[in-house]
Amino acid sequence: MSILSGLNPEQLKAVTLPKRSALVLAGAGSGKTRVLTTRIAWLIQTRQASPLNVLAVTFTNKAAREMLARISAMLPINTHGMWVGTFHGLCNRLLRAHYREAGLPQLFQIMDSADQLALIKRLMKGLNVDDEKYPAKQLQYFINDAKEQGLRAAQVETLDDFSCKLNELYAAYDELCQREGVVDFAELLLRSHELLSRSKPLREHYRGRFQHILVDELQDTSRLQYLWLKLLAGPDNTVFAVGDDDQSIYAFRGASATNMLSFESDFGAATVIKLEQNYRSHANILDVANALIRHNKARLGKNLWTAEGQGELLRLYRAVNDIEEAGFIVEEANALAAEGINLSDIAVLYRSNAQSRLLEHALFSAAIPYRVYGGLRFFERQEVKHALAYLRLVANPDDDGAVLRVINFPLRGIGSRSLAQLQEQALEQRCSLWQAALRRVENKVSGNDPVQRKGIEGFVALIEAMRSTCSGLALPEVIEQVIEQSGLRRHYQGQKDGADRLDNLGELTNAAATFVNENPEPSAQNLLADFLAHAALEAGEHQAGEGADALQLMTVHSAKGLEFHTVFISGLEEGLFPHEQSLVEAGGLEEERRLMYVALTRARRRLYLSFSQERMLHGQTRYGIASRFLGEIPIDLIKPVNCSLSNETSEPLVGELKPAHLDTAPAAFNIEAWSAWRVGQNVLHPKFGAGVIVNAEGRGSDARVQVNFHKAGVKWLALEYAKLTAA
DNA sequence: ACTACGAGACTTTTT
DNA sequence: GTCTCGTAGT
Repeated sequence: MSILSGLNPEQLKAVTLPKRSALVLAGAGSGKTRVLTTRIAWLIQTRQASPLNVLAVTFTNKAAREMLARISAMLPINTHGMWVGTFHGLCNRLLRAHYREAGLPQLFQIMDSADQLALIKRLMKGLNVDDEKYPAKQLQYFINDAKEQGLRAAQVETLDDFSCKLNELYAAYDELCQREGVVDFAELLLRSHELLSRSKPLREHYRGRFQHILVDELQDTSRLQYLWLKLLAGPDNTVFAVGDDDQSIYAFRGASATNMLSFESDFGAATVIKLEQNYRSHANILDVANALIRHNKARLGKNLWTAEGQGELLRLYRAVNDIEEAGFIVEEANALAAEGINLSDIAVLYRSNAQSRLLEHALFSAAIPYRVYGGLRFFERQEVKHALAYLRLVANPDDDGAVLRVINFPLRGIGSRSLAQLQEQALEQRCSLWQAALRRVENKVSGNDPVQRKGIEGFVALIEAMRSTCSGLALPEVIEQVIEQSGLRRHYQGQKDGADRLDNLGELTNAAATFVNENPEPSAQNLLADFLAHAALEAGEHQAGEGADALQLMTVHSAKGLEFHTVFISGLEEGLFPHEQSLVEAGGLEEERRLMYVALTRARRRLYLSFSQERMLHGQTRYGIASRFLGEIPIDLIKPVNCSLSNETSEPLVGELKPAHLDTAPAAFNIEAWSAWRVGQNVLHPKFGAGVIVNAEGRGSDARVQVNFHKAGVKWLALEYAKLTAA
């Protein structure tokens, strides 16, 4: 049976496109992964390429694994030599192979975001930077943003004193990373981009090899990733990219959907193929999604359709408060389960994680099994991070971040004082903390308290003992040794909530054993570094109760790429979804709408939309207004469960938000208004001038609105007194 | 050196 | 409401 059978004409055309760069605009549920993997299989099967000539980039490890699995299912080939992975994973591979040319130590370590933030805080403390004026988070954002643009500190344009200072710190940060032999996520990409652009032989070697480059989720690529692709492709190789501009929901972390717009000209793509047939949902669901996304201006334009039936209407529920909303969802989920729908085929989606608590509570009380996605991942747990820090020290003791994490954990009497002394010494002698500690122990210098010296001496002796015991041991044994010798096991045995943590440490050993099995080749020394890289790059989907039949709880972001029989979209209120923060950002509202589009297109058969008039948020009760997105949905595709579609009855809203380009939309539906003022509305104030309403709460004489004034900033105003006029 | 308590934050997230 | 972080107290 041919690998091409069962493809629709557009899919077939995309899969069998001649050797030329191409862009495939693939809507939700249109079989984009299938097209991508079949294309690879087809290239290999028809001998246009060997597996070695193919490079495929995805966004998540999960997607990469799935792609490899599908290729192996189609072709009897060894996928081991193929380069299929995330941008970060592939760059890591490249840098490990050419660490010297890249100017990195052989065992360079990868920091995750938390490690990076800790390093930044440490850097700022060392330089005596006022963290009130320059928050560490902001510097982290600045650095990552610059790197995602492909810019080193020397290339960043600074317009004011503030960004000038940040940029100075960026330079100092890079220097510190280099000294410690650590690399952040964006650095992996930037470094390998620099490597390839600097070294002509390397560039030519890889260009000669990767004649077919395939890219998944192009709409989520950053500027730097795009440049990386361009550099690797050169003038002769083909790039086959798949993406959906309507599902671009990661602009906030540097993704730019404009890469989709410039792709055709930059890569000389002759063809753009649209995949618009959806194999997932019934027509009503797609019609709603199409109607909603039409309200966005910045689009390439595409309309999903299905050969399946019309299906049922979407159900809208108006709750009195958030507790009642959760109650409704629980009831309906129970009823669906009674009808024989698997709980794991039902998802409750929400905009922000904070909303899960109440739902969890309701589900727990009703004894419905559920699983929450997101949250702490396996390799991010503190006990695992501690063990990994010891491992990092076995690989490279100059890693200051690792030293600081475990120098006094488990407690060994090294307090802030002795630590400060050590840091000062390291700064003076321009060496790592480890070097400073070694010198201190060797020379027995400085007349500090003997107890403190003993602490540091103890630590140095411990790490040295570990390094010598571990040399020659297999990786899982190394981890066992580290957990034992460090005293982590003893420490957690003595804690009352330590059992779970001990389990996780055991799981870490298992993970290492699995890793060794899957990567049989390299030498023992590199295996440790490879495992640490694996731990940093793959935060780990490791979660308990994987296979159990449980209701799925997650944010809309984490639902991307998934599908369910039934989907609940909860908390459809102004300020929550669309989120209030998004309203003040350029393009924010359109991104929120794409997010809503993603949420809608997750459902195969049934879709519930719910909102609540009252909600506890940040410990305060807020009075919400139905999301504007509900007003962008055709009225005849919705069946209200308990509220009226009040087009006929309600008074026209004062200053109702309705952008001019919406005139063509089908009869939009009005929710009864709670306030004459709506979030997102432009207003004028006699004293503060022009602004936009970003939040509203209370009713009648208690009604207040929060307004972001262009000049005067954000203010809360009581509607009874403030003389606001619509603008 | 360690622990406890209070202030402030708090969208989304993969790598 | 709940978590993290920093400082003051033991």
